Amino acid sequence: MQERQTKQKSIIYDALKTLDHPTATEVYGYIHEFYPSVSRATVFRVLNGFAASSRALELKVAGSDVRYDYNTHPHYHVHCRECGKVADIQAEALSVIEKGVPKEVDGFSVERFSVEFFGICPECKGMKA
Amino acid sequence: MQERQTKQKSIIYDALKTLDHPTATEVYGYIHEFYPSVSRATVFRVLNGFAASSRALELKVAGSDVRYDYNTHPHYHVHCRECGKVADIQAEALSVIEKGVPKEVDGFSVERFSVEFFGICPECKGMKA
DNA sequence: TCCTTAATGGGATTGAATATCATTTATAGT
DNA sequence: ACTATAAATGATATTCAATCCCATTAAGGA
Repeated sequence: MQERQTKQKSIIYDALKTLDHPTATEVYGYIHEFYPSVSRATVFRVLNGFAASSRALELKVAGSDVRYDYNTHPHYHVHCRECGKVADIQAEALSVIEKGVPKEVDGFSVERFSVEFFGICPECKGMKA
Repeated sequence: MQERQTKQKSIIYDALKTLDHPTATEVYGYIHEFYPSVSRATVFRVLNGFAASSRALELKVAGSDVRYDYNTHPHYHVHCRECGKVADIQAEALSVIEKGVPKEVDGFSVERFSVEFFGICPECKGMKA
């Protein structure tokens, strides 16, 4: 038998669409209000599963916890260096990069790359005052 | 008074040069053999400090723990998707990217970007057999 | 050598993420 | 519909990197 559709999965997927690049903990906090019976473990498991099956992207960066993005279309992200918040960013396709990269390095097989942008978000910018 | 030079710092820096893109825990494990009195907290603190003062790079990625690189010259990395190991990679300067990227997005100020490569290392490739 | 204070040791603590496992429940087959 | 099977869940315990706390140590300027 293959993967099953469960209420929890759709609850979590809805939360993922509602929230803005949330962490697993943020998703849990959000749905816990409405569905207290959904366990933390399930949230982590399901989000992991979404990422594994490409139903969501896993954004793993610097200091901040892993974040999830239901938008699996190719796009880029800016990460706030203060609070870890993430926003989408429009940039030209970066296929340019592939050209300069060897397929094999020191025995390593290079399969893919990722580009992440960093900066500071409006809220944290305000904090500085 | 400014920063002080301590024995711990030079021990940790030496370990950093000896080991290959180690995590803080790997550094601790390594020096603990020879200098059991150096505490875990110090290793984390000092490596953090190195990164903050640009004496080392902090490599933060996917699943794997934060790794440190004493080589602060501009270069890129391949991360093994299985074990998290890191190797240096030579690629052309990617200044190309900057052109396509806005300085301001949704109130975010974009300050910098990073490019990371992923693949599989020789050891993990062997495992598959 | 003395003083100031940055830095350390080490034990306690945090918190995301994972493991375990008995129980629940989605779904394929009848 | 009904049942059997195993995927998925809930609850709790556990792991482990990373941080915190604070009394003690020691770097380095005077």
